[in-house]
Amino acid sequence: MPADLDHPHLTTAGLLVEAVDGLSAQLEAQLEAHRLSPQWFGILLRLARSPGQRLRMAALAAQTTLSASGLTRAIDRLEAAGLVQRESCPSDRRGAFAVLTPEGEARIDAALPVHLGALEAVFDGHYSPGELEALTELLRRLRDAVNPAAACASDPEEDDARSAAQGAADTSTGIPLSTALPDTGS
Amino acid sequence: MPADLDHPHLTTAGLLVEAVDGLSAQLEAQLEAHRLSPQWFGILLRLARSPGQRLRMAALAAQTTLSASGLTRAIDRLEAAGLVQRESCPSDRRGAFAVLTPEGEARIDAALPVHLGALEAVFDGHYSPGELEALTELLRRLRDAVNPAAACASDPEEDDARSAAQGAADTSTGIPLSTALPDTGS
DNA sequence: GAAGATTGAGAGCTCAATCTTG
DNA sequence: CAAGATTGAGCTCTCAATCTTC
Repeated sequence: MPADLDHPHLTTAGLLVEAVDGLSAQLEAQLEAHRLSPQWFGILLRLARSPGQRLRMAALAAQTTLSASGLTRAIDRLEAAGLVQRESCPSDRRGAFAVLTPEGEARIDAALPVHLGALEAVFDGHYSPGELEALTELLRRLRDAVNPAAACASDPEEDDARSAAQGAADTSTGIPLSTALPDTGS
Repeated sequence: MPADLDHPHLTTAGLLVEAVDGLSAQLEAQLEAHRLSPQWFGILLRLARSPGQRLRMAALAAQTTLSASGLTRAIDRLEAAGLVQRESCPSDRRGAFAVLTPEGEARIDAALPVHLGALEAVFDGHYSPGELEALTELLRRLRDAVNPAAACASDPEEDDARSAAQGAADTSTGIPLSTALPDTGS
């Protein structure tokens, strides 16, 4: 059998995955205190920073790496929890908005500092400013190479935890949506 | 609300996730030609490079970031497909081995070069040797910081695609298992 | 007829409970 | 009674089909 079982590229790819897994696990633990799953956190955060604190279902689906139906059900749960509300689009009656409720806003506002604190602890605690910058730059090149959908419409606006991978992404619009911010699995 | 919505750490974390997602999607597409899901690929590869081409269920579960029951069912499917076979452990009759069958070996041998080729295309195509080394080193530090379970018993032996994050890892033994090689979610 | 969103069916995963063996 | 592995219940995801609106 191929002796390539220890190929250095396998090592690099493995580290990439393990780093994301570990980081996601830590962030998830932090979020638990605020009774937010990584998925909920990701959705609420995206809504929070969108104009009118609202986003079309299709746009949100693309940004969360969820299928259209997957997002429908996720919003069902968030709506049942009172954190998000659906509103139909005036200009296109087919469309629907997911809108942050005041409760939803309160929850994300409370959780965000904790989340950022965890991120700072990891990044600032283990890298010099220069190293962090270098890592970001190297990752951006890799991302641009393998995930053009996330790259295309972007200025510096990515995000957060982890997610399920697929050819997903620009399911709907096929163009815009830069800000990815995928969820932290599970 | 916090203006931290554009904090640079969110960008770095987001790039990390998007890079993994994109890479996983590409690898998954390559594997499809060999009718192997990322999960199957990961399991077969680990078995292929283990002594006797076999691994205990618990060890395999830890390495794949799957729960014990999740792995039981995954092996059920692989066994049904004829790629893996169960064998009971002589020294501890509670234990079970998952053993690669000749068919399983043939499948992984056929798929591995393709997988490595895809990895080379991405890494060698977009980084200089020095950059790749730098990235690997930076990722290793991050992984060690956030995923000590994967780090602890390791020499250079990581791997591949993506996975589901949790506090998983050393579910069983609590110590060894270095080689992680998580799956590329689906 | 295509696009946006939802619903139904099927697959996979986790948690908790169970069975067997040390 | 702890450890290794499996089984049952429940949840969430995806794919395909459907409904409404452009």
